[in-house]
Amino acid sequence: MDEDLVVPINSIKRSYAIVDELRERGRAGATELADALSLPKSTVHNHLRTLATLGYLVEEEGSYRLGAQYLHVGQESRNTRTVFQHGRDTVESLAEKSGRYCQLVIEENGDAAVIQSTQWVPDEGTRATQQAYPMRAPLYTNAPGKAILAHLPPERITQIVERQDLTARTELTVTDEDDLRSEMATIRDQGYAIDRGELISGMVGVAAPIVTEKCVYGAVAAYGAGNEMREALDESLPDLITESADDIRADIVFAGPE
Amino acid sequence: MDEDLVVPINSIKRSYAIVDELRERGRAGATELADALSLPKSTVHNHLRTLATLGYLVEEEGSYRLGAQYLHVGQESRNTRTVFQHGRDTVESLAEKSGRYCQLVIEENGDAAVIQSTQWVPDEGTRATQQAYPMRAPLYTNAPGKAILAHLPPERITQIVERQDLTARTELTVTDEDDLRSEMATIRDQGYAIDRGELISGMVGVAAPIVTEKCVYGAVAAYGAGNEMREALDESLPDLITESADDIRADIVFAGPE
DNA sequence: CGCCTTTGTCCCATATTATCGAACAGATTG
DNA sequence: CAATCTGTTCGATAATATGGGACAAAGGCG
Repeated sequence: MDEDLVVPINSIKRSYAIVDELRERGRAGATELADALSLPKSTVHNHLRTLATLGYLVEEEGSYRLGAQYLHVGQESRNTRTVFQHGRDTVESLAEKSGRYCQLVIEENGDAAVIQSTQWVPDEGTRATQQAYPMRAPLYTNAPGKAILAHLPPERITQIVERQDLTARTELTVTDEDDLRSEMATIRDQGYAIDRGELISGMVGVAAPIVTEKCVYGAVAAYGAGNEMREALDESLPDLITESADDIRADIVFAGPE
Repeated sequence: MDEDLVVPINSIKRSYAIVDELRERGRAGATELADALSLPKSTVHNHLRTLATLGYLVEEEGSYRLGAQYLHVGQESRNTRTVFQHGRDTVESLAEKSGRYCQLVIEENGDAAVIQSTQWVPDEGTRATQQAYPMRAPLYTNAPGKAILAHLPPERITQIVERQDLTARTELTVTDEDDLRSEMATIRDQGYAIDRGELISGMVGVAAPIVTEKCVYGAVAAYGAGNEMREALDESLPDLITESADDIRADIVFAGPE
């Protein structure tokens, strides 16, 4: 049940703990981080200087900040993903057509990871929720995640469901395994998944999987504030999403399996 | 003169070397990486498993790939930058108005680092060069870099120029310090910098600095293929760029020093 | 103006720990 | 079915990250 939480190389784990801490604070010095992580100053200092030398951190006036290097590494790895190469433009135009905040999502280690998110901002209220929207969450907690999960091989589904214990994020999160499995059947049937605010209260969305005979490449999603989304769910929005997902799938298949 | 190339913590340097190698290959196994880096298999394997456990790498079928975590870390650190918060929309609309490939660039450790790049693609030819455009390069090798460099404090300018030895990237790269210094005077005078293909042959661009009384926040740039850019440089493009930069600066100043 | 705190940085002995070679198992290929 | 590939595991050794303490400098406060 309990995963191997033993990380082989400790310095690296420590290094990323510092990065995480630095990420929350935006900018910090060695002492501040050492206190927060209850580590010796000198150790933290060593790590900071190491990361700075490698170009991942920038130091300004004794204080340290995350550099652009992480962004560049991340963007480069994203750009090589086939689903992104074939889906990027489609997601962007989906955002324009639907007027919603749209995402391109992939599965990663049992989590749904957003690798593209559009900037379409209808109103200020949505903007706030949009910025708060997490870039990574368990598959079962959101529409694109459920859309992907529903089309994974059965053994992987059970594996993922078993490992995570279906803890609730909001009052609407699916916490019962039977409910989840029956919902996935529905998703496979109708071709799209719905999130009624199961990850973030009030954030309602629709998502369709990008799936070929071989595997699931990811999912396309459109999100919005609950009040204005509820009626959209009964109209053309689901069709729009599934069309976009189909376009991307067709584009991938046409380009060849590679 | 020679910088401290001694990296305190060796495992971390090694870890990022593996990440770099993995970045180039997109996907690779332990043996392949071990051969490329001339390291023992087991060491590389340890690093891979460590990074995978931390969520930065994903393993699929024994092979490893960079995960979306780097992207998320990078995006989050970017989103907290004031120049990005105030400049994001302006750069995007600049791309629409000008019809060019536009960038928002900051200085980082003597380099120009692109933290936003638009997706406006006039033609296929530009798309290719656009994708090849590096996200990080020495300040003196490109328009936004020179625009930033020109407005840094004098001591930092000499410090940066001294450290880098002005090696040529193309035939047009500025390699003489006096030339560079006189060009920077021109840039300060006319308010914008020009790149006639000094970093990538044929990639011509204009850039204007986002500068307040206190400091340089970065630069806005517009790039295009050489043939179609040369005439644009004599027309309204430079004005468009400087206006955008001024808009962003005004937005930052208005929001307060914070 | 000077004290006192707090910062970042440096040093070095010690023991933690990352390393690395070899061996194992599974898959793939000839 | 043998021969290579792969990824993985194990364990002893030596390398090395650690962390306590000391230093200088900057900042705050009386």
